[in-house]
Amino acid sequence: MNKKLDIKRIERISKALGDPYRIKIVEAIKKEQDWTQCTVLLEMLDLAQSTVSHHIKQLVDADLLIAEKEGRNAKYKLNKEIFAEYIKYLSIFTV
Amino acid sequence: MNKKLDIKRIERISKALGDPYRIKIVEAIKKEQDWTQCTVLLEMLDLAQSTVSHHIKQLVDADLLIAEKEGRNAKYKLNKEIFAEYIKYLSIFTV
DNA sequence: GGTATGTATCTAAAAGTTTCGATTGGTACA
DNA sequence: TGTACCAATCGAAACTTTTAGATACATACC
Repeated sequence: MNKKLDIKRIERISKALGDPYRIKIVEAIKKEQDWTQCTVLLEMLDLAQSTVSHHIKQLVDADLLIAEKEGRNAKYKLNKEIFAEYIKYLSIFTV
Repeated sequence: MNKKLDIKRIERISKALGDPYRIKIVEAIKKEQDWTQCTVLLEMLDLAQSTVSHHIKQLVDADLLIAEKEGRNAKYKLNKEIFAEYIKYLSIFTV
C-alpha cells in the first residue's frame, strides 16, 4: 500500500476537487451512511444527467471515488485512502 | 483566526493546485529557506515571464502564496495556514 | 421477446484556462 | 534625466473543460 502520489496524480486530484459541483458530490457522499446511489446525486444537482455523469467520472478517474454497479444502478463511496494520501502530500507545505 | 473555508475558497485552492507548473512552484518555494525570489521561479520553469506571472497570481489569489515587493523584485513564501486549513477541510473525507 | 429504466458515451457549443508577445509601470542606477 | 531591469497586465490564439441533447447499452420487468 501507500503508493506515493506523483505530480500527475496530485494534479488530477486537485483538478477533480476544483469544481463546485464535484465538491458538493463528495460532501453528499460523505454524509451518506453507506454507498451513495447515483440517482441521489442526480436529484441533488440541478444539472443534466450526462453532466453529472461527467463530474462523477472526473472523481472516479482521480480515484477519489470508488464506483460499483448493482444491476442497472450505480453507487459510489469515497476512497478515504486517496484523500489521506493527498493530505499527506499537502502536509509538507505546512511545516 | 481560523476562518472556515467555504466551497468557493476550496474550489479556488484546488484549482490553483491543479496545474503541474503551479505544483512545481509551491514545491520550489517549500525547498527554499526563506522567501523565494520571482527570478528563481522564472529560471526554473521553461515558460514565458508573463505565463509564470499568471501562475503565481493564481496561487496568490488562492491565498496559498504570500507575495511581497522588495524594490523592483518580487518574492514569495507559502501561506502555511491556508494549506493547513485546506487539509483540515479535506480531513473530513478520511473518517 | 418488447418496453422501461438507469447510466455512460458521443457530439458540439459555450465558457474558461493557458500561453506568448507586446506593453506598461515602477524602481534602480549611471 | 535617461536607460536598464523586473514584474504585472493586456490582447489574442490555442487548448481544455463544462454543459446539454441525442444516442447507445445494459439490466429489469411485463
